[in-house]
Amino acid sequence: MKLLPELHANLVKKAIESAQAAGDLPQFEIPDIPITPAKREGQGDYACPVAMALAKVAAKKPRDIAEMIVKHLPKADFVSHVEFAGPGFINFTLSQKWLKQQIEAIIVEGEDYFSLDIGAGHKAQVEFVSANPSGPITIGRSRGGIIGDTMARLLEAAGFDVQREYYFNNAGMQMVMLGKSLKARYLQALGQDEPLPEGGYQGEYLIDFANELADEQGDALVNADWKPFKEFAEAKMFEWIRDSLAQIGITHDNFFNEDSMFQDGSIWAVLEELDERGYAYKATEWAGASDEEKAKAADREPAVWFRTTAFGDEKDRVMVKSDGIPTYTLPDIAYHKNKIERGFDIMVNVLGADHGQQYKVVQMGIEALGMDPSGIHVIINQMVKAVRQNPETGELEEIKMSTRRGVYDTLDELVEMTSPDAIRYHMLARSPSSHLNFNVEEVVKQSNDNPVYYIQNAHVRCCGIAREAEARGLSDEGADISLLSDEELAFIRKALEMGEVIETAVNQYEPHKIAFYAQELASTFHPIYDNVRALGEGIPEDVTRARLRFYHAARIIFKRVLDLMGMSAPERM
RNA sequence: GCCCCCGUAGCUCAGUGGAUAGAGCGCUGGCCUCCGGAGCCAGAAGCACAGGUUCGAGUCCUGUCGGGGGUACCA
Repeated sequence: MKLLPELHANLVKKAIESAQAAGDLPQFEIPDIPITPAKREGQGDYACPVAMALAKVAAKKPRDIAEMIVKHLPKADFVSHVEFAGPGFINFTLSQKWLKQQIEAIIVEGEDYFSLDIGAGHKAQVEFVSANPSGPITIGRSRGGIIGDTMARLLEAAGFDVQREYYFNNAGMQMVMLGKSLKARYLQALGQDEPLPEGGYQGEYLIDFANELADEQGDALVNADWKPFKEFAEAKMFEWIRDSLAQIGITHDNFFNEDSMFQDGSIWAVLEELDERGYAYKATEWAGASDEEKAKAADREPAVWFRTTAFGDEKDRVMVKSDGIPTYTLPDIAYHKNKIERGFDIMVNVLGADHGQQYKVVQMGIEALGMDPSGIHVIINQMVKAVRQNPETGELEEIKMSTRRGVYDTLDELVEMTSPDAIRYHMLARSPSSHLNFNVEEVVKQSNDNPVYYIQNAHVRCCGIAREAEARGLSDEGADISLLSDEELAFIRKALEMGEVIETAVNQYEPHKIAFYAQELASTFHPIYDNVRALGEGIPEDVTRARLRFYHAARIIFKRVLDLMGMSAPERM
């Protein structure tokens, strides 16, 4: 579909050029022309405030500038009326005839009508979730998953060729600990009095794994070290994680293992290159360390440092520890180098706030390698706090998250209590930068009255009408769309904003915008459903036919917006 | 201490520097013999504080206060 703000902006641009050529406006450089959907009745459909911004360079009053622009505005089939108003706004009204034509176009093209070509020929990658396989997916991780998956859907709608990737590390100390923890549980399952290692994983899921392992293997592994346990736990955990995510419609195209970069040596190649470029050095403490820091580091073996201070960091960072094992910094840089080399134009990285600072070091690393980091975009989502209402005080209180034995801590438990659609919507309907209070009870208890079903019900209603029409042997073929009223067209107008919403969400990496748009779209629809009956006594057949056509288009529109959010579009509720 | 995020209605949250700051929940009052009422209509209620930039600030800058996260030779 065409983006209406862009089309309007082009008209304004031509009008200014034409006014300048005619001497109605002085010469000046034409700035970017902002076009916004009108905010209220009587202000047309789209507004342009550019005249106010031009007042200075044109040395004229905003209203006079607006008048000149309107005077020189070229004709366009989608605009029926233009006026200047207020302090200097130019208000455009969409043509009714054109709007009605869009109904046919939507039905002919289907959901593809709402696709853009801004990403055509470009590859995009979204990396999200990326949890190491040491425990089940938590509510907090789900947020990043939903944001990432929705971002991917929006990029696809914008025309990008999208890959969803999951980056994981199964080689670190955490995984060793997981193996050791499972071994302890395994020995316990066999009746031995074996304590968990210090700092081990206390999650009850390891008890289940251990029982399973004991059933399968008997006591064959009593003398094994942590490795087979780690491998068993890892395989089980990944299966679990993938199942959990699949429940809410999240899948990945590629799982990228950090370890593969150790095996192919690319990590060491990056280190060498950083060294050649003068960004690495070996020392016991960083180059600008204070005396205090130096004293602390006195008895350490040297480590390899990354000179991030060259890029404005407050201190240099360790890349390779004194024991020869890299910290996460080096693999992260190597990973992003790898991404760039795979030829993505856009790489979106969804991170939780607890990892949020790390991307800066990665960016410095990419720059240090002489590569262009501008294709990398980070969405940092703030933490999720599961809350519920205290029955005594009425206050919202936090439900403590614990991977050990929290009540509401895993995605699985949440799915059990609510529904995938409810989880997706509520997680999505917040700006990523906003701290999320996820009120479990609200999503559960009030589910009959929440926006999730409000939006889906719009689709259900369209389906209901179609079903009823079919039962009565009525069809919308050959409908005379001109019989529709302003009310229906107001909805179509709102539906046409979907392209702008997708564009903005993609350009600004803010997938939550689609969730709010969907709610607005539904609230434009439901009053019409109430007022504009398609079927019923006293409604002329040609009017019925036209209205059926309208609801047909509306059904496609809601299907599309629900798809974009990864939600189901039920036909009945 | 320093860095990042947040502070908008009773609650949960929207709000690309533009016209009269929006929605959901909750609350109050109306509307159903209707294509499924999981709906519609109406009402009360708000930009943490202080400066600054701008023709115009919830939005940008500085500071203060409050909340969250980070600040490891953990990931």
